[in-house]
Order: sequence, then structure tokens, then C-alpha cells
Amino acid sequence: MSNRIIAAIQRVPRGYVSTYGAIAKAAGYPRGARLVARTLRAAGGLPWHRILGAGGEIKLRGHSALDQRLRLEMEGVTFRGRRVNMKLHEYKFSKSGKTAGSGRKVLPAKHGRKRQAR
DNA sequence: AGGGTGACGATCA
DNA sequence: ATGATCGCCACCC
Repeated sequence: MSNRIIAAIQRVPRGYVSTYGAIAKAAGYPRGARLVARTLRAAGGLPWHRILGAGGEIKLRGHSALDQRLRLEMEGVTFRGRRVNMKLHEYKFSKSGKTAGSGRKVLPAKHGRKRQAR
């Protein structure tokens, strides 16, 4: 059952987002990104718009993609071109029990980014 | 049982 | 950055 997946998705707070892969992993399916997608489509009443593809890219097509984007912006999520500004909104799961903060070294952001094609 | 598909992801060209 | 491939996993003919 995708119970674990459902649960993981529901843990993502408003104004934040996560990815299929991350959700899958958090739910105990390290390679189940597709399962997450399937679950999102099947189950209802879930904050489906908060789940994105790797890198914060919207994987939906057509009008649904726009819908998702609007919903996210409506929640205060900002975009960087075509994808969500994960830097600011990615929600990190904690193994609920294990080392919370986990290891993220806060890489030095250096100065400005180089370029980027819209 | 067999084959195709998709709200994915990582790699390589 | 874009497009093609391959690997994964569950569902649907």
C-alpha cells in the first residue's frame, strides 16, 4: 500500500515542496519515484501540487502544469525560471527518530550565479 | 504470461 | 540546456 507515501506527502507543510524521489525515499521506497506519482494521481485530498520532479521541475503537462504552478505561487512558493526555487522551499524529511538535522554542509554560496537560460 | 506505459531519475552525447 | 537511453515499479490491456 502506498500508505507510507500518502503520509509522507501530507507531512509537507504549506509553502514548501518536495520531490517524487524524496517522498519515495522518505516512505521507504528508495527507487519508487514513479510510485509516488501513481499514488498522487490515484489518491485524492492530497497536496499534490507540492510534489515536484527532481530539481524542482514541474513534471506535469498541459494545463495541469500551469495549475500546479499557480497553486504553489499562491502558497508563497517562488520560481526560478521553469522550476521552483528549491533552495528556499524544499522540505527535508527527518527519519523521525534518527539524527534530525542530518548532514547538509551549507555549501558556500559564493557570489552571484552565472547565467541561466530562462 | 507478455508487452506497453507513465505526474520519475540519473547519465551520456 | 536539450534529447536519447536505461533502470525502476506498479498498473493495464
